[in-house]
Amino acid sequence: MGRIPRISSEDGLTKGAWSALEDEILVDYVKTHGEGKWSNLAKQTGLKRCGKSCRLRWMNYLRPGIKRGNISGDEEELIIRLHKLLGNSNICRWSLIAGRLPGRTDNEIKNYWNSYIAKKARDHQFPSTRSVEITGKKPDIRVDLQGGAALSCGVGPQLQQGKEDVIQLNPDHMKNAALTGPFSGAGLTKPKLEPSKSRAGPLSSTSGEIENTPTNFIMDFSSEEFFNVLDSDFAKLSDVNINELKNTIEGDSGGTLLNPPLSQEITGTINGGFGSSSSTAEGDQPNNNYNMVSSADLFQPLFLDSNDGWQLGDDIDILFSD
DNA sequence: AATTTCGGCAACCGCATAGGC
DNA sequence: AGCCTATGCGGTTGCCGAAAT
Repeated sequence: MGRIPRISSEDGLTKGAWSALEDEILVDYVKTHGEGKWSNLAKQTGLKRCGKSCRLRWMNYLRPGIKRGNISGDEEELIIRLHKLLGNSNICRWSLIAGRLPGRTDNEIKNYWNSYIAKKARDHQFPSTRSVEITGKKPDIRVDLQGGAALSCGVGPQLQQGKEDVIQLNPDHMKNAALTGPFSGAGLTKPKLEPSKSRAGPLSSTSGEIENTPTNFIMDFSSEEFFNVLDSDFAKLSDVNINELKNTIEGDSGGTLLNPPLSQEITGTINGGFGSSSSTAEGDQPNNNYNMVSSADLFQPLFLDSNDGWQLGDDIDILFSD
């Protein structure tokens, strides 16, 4: 298994599978000099490998404590849960997931996901999961709003609480909205990262099909788990003020999310429109069951236009002015 | 037995970011 | 402030062996 060893590249560096001798040289160097200075490694040892290749080999295979294969059921479950929380339609934070699995590398988890779990997801049907995807550039965070789970859903007559209606939130998409829109009182600040050119592209097709892709693989998770993530890796993903966001979700921030001002910075278009909001109706009042924030509250202010023709599974294209 | 197809996975590539100058 | 280099990360590629035909 693997690649043909010893492929010489144009610049004289070796590509392909690592030989035992190369591994030995690399291990000896790291033992002596420690990790880092990967480009110096090649110079000092005569190893015909680029620094990146050396680092990758060390991090993924030669580093002490690396586990190989036999991912347990517990580990798989954790991967799925973390992927659900840290992954999204365009990218997944494999390194963060790997950080929660001692001895596992991001590369291994990524391969495992693509080989096994994604296949399971493909083979599995999730007929009750319906996604509303917001097209945009680079996603950083995905928050699934599931009826009865972390947050309630109450957008329009078609989306009802208690159903698995999933909305994918994306701070990059909302970077303007966040300043004046529904999160304005929630401490969600403008993300530092600009949209990535390399990962540009819509999150969903415009075909109107509801995709159950591996990255849409939805499992139930409790509000407790949601807040566990807020307390941990989630915080690393953006400069969201976690405490304020939590307080807002929990209702401690009062009615800042209710009837927020309509953002004037967004040029929004909706294909299909949006159902009428019932954000201030009974049941949407703040309480300790995290039911205060309906998705209508979250998203209605993003849209400059709406109508009653919106249907589940419709694509919604939102154009933000940068 | 020979050929084709598929699955697994190591490694590469391109981009983003951090840090030094 | 701008450039350069090193490092880190995620997506993709492509080889090999196993399974299917």
